This record gives sequence, C-alpha cells and structure tokens, in this order.
Amino acid sequence: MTADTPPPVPSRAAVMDDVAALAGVSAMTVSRVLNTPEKVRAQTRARVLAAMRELDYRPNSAARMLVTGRSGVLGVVSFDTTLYGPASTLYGIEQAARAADYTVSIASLSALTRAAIEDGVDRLRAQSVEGAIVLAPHRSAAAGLRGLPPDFPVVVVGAGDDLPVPVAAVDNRAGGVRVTRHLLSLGHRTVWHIAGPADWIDASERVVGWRSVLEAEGRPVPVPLQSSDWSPRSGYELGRRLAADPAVTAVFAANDPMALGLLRALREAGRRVPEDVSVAGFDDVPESPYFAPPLTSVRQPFGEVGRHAVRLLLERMADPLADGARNRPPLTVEPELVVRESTAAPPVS
Amino acid sequence: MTADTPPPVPSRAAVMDDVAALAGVSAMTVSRVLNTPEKVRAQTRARVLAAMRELDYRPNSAARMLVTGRSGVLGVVSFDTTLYGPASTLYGIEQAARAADYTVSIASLSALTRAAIEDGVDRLRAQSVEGAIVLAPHRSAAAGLRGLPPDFPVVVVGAGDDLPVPVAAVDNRAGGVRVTRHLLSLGHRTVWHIAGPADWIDASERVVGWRSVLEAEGRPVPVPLQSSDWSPRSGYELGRRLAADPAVTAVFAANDPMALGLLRALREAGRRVPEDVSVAGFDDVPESPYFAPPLTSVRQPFGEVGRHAVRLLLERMADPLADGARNRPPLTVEPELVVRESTAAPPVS
DNA sequence: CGGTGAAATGTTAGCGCTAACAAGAGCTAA
DNA sequence: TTAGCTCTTGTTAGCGCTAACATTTCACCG
Repeated sequence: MTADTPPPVPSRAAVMDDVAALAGVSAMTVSRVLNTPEKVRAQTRARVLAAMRELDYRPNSAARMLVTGRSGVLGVVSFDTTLYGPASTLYGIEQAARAADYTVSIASLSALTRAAIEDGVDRLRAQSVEGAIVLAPHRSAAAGLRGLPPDFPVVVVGAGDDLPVPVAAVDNRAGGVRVTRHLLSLGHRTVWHIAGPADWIDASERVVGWRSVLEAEGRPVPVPLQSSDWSPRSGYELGRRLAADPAVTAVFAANDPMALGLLRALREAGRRVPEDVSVAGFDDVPESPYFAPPLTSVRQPFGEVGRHAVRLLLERMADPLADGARNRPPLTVEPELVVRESTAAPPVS
Repeated sequence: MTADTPPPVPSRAAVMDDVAALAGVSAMTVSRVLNTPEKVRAQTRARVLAAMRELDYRPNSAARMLVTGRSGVLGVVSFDTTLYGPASTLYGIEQAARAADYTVSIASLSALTRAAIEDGVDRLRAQSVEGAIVLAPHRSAAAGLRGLPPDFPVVVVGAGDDLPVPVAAVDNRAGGVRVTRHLLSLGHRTVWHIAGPADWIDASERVVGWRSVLEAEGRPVPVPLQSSDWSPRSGYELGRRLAADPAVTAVFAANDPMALGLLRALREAGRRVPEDVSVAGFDDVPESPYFAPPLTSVRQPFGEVGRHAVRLLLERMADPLADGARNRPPLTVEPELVVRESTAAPPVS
C-alpha cells in the first residue's frame, strides 16, 4: 500500500523560503504565485503550487499584513447578538464579508454608552481590522461614533441620519406606516402603540411612522407605552394596561417578542385576538406564524441590511476620506408587511 | 482658551520609534513598558506613557504577531448563529474571550459537511487565530474535526464523546430525562417525542434521555417523530400527526420553537393544553413564558457553556499536545427543568 | 543575426516589533 | 577600594513577507 499519510510532523511550519527552495525559484516568485498568479509562467506556477501542497504551506498573515498594511479582517461592534435582529444582521455581514474575502471579528458591548462603543471599536482597531460596522441602533452610538478618528472606516447599521459615517438601515418609519395603515384600513378608529426603548433609534422611527399616519388621517393619537427593553415581559406588562382599557381595539407592538407578551396579557384579560383586539408586531421572527393567533408583522430583511453594510464599508475603505461617501444618504431597504390572523376588523360595538 | 484638540492629523500613524524618540529612550524600553512594565523605572515608564498618549500610539498587532507568533485572536466556527442556542453560546464565548484579552473571529458555515467545517477552520487559521471553538453539535463536525492537524488547538461545543478534542456541552441526556420524568410524574402513561434532526448530536442525546426513562419505567416507547430542522414549522407539521391521535397526552418537543409549532397544531385540532395534552420543550428561550400556555421547558445555560469552551481552549493552547487535555472527559453543565403551565395531569378518561 | 521590447524571474531593503544578549549605573561586602 | 551583584536601559538581529527596482530570458523583426 502506498503511504498517503502526511509527512511525520515537520519540526516547524513551512515558510515561503522553504517553498521557494523546493520549487527551485526565489521567494518572490512564490509570493507572485499567491498574489498575481497571471504574472508567473504556468509551468513555474504549477511547480510552486506543488511545493506548497507538499509542505502544507500557509502564508503568514502577520508578515503579509505588516508589509501591506492590510489585514483582511472587518470588525463588527454589536450590543446584544442574542436578539434576533442583530444576530441575523451579523449573519448577513459574515456572508457578505466572506464573499469579499474578509474575515469578521466581533466585539460585544456590555453597555450602550459612548465609552463602551469607543472601547469596542478600539479593541477591534488594536487587532488591526481594516474597518468596522457598528450594530447598535442606539442614540449612544451616535455619540461614540463622533469620537472616532475620521480616517478609520466605519459604517453604522440602523442609526438615524446626520451621522458622520455611512448608514445602512431598514426603513423603520415606512414599516410603522404600513402596519398602522393596515390596521386603520380594517376599520379601527385608532391604533395604540407599545414602543421599544426610547433611546433606540429603530424604536423611535417606528413611533414616527405610526404617529404620522394617525395624524394624517386625523385620528386620536394615544400616548405610546414605552418599554425599557425589547422583551416579551415588557410587552406583557405594558399589555396588561392596554388590556384593561375597553377602548383599545388595535395595538402595534414595536417587535414580535413584545407582541407575544401582549397576546398573553390580552388572553389573560379575556380579550380575544383578533375578534376583540387586533395585534401587530415588527420583525417577523420565524416563530410569529405560530403564535396564538399567528401574528401580523413587518418583515425586516436583516440579511440584506448586513450585505449593504459590508458594501458601504468596502466602498469607504477603498476611499476613506471621500466626502461623497461620508454624506451619502442612508442606504435603506424597505420592510414588508406580512398579514396573518392577529389582525381583523374591530368588534361592532 | 487652551487648545485640547488633537494635533492636526499626523501624516502617518506613530510607531514605536516615534514614541521612543519623544520620550528620549530606546524602542526597546517602549516595548518593555507595554509588555513588562514592572521592569521599567516608574519615572521612565511615566514619560513613555505620556509620549504614547501624546502621539496616540497604537502598537502594530501584525508586527508583534510576526515576532511573537501570537495573534490574540480566537476563532469560532458556527453553523447558524441565528438560532438562539448558538447565538447565546457565541455571546458567552465572546465575553469570556474578552476577559482573557482575546478577540473573537467568526466563520459561519453554509452547510454542515465535513468539507465545510474544515474550510471554516482553515479560513480562521489563515487569519492566524491561536485556536478555535467549533459550534456545530452535528455528526459532520466529528468528521471535520478528525481531519485537523493535531497541533492546532480546537475545542468543540456540544458534540458527543470519542472526539480527539476537548468538549464543552450541556448534558442533553439529563435534560431529556428530567422532562420525561416530570411528565410521567404527573400521571401520564407515556410521553411522545418530537425529535430534532437526527444528525444533530443534541437531538439524539435528548432522545436517549427520554427513551431511557420510559424503558426504565417499563412504559411503552412511541416512535419519535423526526424533524428535519429545528423550526416551528417542523413542530407544527409533526404536531398535526400527534394531535390526531387521541392516545397522545404528553409530548416532549426537542426545542421550544418546535413546541410552539406543536401548540398551534394542538390548538387547531381542538385539543387543549394542558387539559388534554401536556407539552414540554427544550432551551427555555426568553419567549417561552409567554407562549399560550406558558411552556414547561429545559433551560440551557448557554453562556456558561461558552465560558467553559473558552477555558478549555486556553488550557489547550497553553499546552497543545497534552494528552491529558485531549482525553479529558467532556465538561458538561446541567440543564434545569422549568415547569410552567403547559404540563399537567392527563385527562381522566 | 543582432537589436528590441515584453515577459518572467531575481535582488535588495524594510515593514514594526521583541528575544537575546550587552552594557552602564548604582550598590554591597570583603 | 574594587570585585561582584542587581537594576535598568540599549544594541543587534531577525520574524516572513512584498514593493520597487534590476536582471535575465525569449520571441520577434528588420
């Protein structure tokens, strides 16, 4: 039997000179095979590649980085990658980065403060990432971002306008508009709102969309109930207040988990959904079609946002100081209303 | 007013020699301030630190890595970071890595095959990570892991035993045992099971736990229904089959999203939970207390698993070829049964 | 058949840092 | 006083790679 076991563990990893020696060329030629293969004669290239394979050669990224100044790594600064939105966006970012031959490093934040965000970016910079995407659609992000040196390429996901960096976002306002219009079109007099935390930009954009429709239609505008986090528990607790009010016939919750909490509160109060009260959410998490009842929601194309963010970042890296890029309008994608059974016409009173 | 604005953008970033010159010392002393500060006289150290601050000096990680061979980066190979389990574990890993002064790079897999896993690890290795955590409790992981060079430190999360690498895991079998015992103790004659995908190790461990209790108690062992993914949709579709069978009074679903789908299937079939059928899940996602009804589930301490994985990896990196570490028994943590309203005594027939 | 230019390959230097050793300063003890 | 120590700082070399320039090779043409 011919042995195809690898050679008995070389004492140290092969470097470029080893490959060059084995292939009978100079190190520079090996380097060219890696970086500009078309500039090497096919026959030489083949010999070099064979030598690489034989030695299981792996280019040393540190050495390459040292001389080129490029690391091939993008950074992502994120608050809570456990939430569906950030997790999905991160996934989209990773896919897009890989397609562009970049690796992704992450830095989670333990708090949403200016200092924490600056620290997160600094940790990534210390690892020589070539640029970073900030995934913290939060007011504090804006502050943290302003503190950054202008020559370090940063893109932010989901934050409002008037930031000194490019923005990729979902059009939350349009989403808020769509749900609210949908509920009004079913015949509801007005729509109540359980808002996300006030300092999250997504949350306030959704409020703006919701309010604008009510105002445009001349409907009463109830005071939105403000949650402190995005959790189902918040939705439940705020929902109990709404459930107790017989005037409430339609509620727009700022995300699906809160809508779930609201559904429970309504159920416990003996109010049926959608017969007595219509409920709509936001995010369209994979679970919402299976809620009781299946939830009308606004689907966010998180993956696409992630891809856009990477595109913007690569653009920016190519031309770090382009003011054109800096003042580029946010690259937004439209969310889509998904109507399910949790919304219907109001009860005839 | 004294200007505290930073100097007008230096033409190029400061390097160690710049700091040394400004502080009036040699580059080596600057290096020592960074790496072994106690070996530098306090007064000198202060001067160097001041120079660093003044120049906004940032050590070049590539240069350091080139000479030390250490990158300060850990890799995580993961399949679907959108799922609650992997996302939470990743979060725990990142926290623990940060505490140990490491950054985390991620590589998502587009498929669960041996080749994909090897490719993921290779991508990370190409970035010179010092070690990697594989977050893919899947049979294919085992194959992929065997293909790795023995001197590259790898830890796997959640995979079964007899792997050539250290393992951090939740004791899924114990979890399965606990839910099943709980349901039997309520008076059910036996417990049906909606299993996760067969090639996921977690899934089959849960089956083993469930089956072992039924067998030990001499109860009939229904054929488990096999899902193809972990989605609520699978739970729903398989759940419809169970809902149609009046003999079914207790079901253990292998995760909470599938339990949610099952709840819907039962509801649609007019079977009440828990009066007619008891349902239990696994994971205890943040939403499950708000399901209809609130779901009995098994809480997995994902964060802790992540921390353990990092600890094992650091151990392994410190001593890559320690056979002791290699054959270490899996470091498992116990999941906890959380009883809510979806489980109760069977109907009196 | 020498001249010419493009294509292929080689040589040199240096990216920024730290390991290893060298050397100076300040002190103790014989 | 000076050998001999410790504490602190400096010097040298090189990690593995690629940019820039230098040289060789080779096909083609007049």
